[in-house]
Amino acid sequence: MNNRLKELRGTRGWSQQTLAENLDISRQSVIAIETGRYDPSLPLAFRIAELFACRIEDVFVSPSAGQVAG
Amino acid sequence: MNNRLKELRGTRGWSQQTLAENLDISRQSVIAIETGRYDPSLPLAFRIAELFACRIEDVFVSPSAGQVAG
DNA sequence: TTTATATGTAAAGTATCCTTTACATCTTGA
DNA sequence: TCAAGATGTAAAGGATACTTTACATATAAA
Repeated sequence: MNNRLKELRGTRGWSQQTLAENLDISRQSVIAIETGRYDPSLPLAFRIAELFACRIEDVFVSPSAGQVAG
Repeated sequence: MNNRLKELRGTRGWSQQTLAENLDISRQSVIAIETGRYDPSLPLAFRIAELFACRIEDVFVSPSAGQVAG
């Protein structure tokens, strides 16, 4: 699932380490999510959205989003 | 994490089995999520929100939602 | 009573998420 | 050159999500 985590982190000028501390997760988890190795759990997705004061749908993009028939 | 899955399912008049088939998961997963035994993965949370044509935040309620200081 | 539908618990196994540790590369600056 | 910060890969282990199967209870209908 695509996401804008790296972009959002950039707007704050945060390193991966700083973001990890703000989310109370490891730096490896930040890397894994940013590089698309895996998706966060739902509770973590909520913490991420809350941290950046936006909706989950504004951070993560469902594979089926925006699809049209055909 | 609290959720309104059972309530939303009720508005459609669907059994757990029918919901499971619509989400392409097992009935046990539906039960586990409805009864709060565990949270869905983020991709499944997206599928649930899409099925009911609403936002993830309209189905699942973050533990920290609506909290005020004190 | 028997049958069918709906809901729930339990347990065992697989898949995914997340952590810790270690190591590699690149950039910046003393 | 050397040190430090930022980003990335890899691997092993623990935690959580999800599946399958089996069994229990309740309700409704023949």
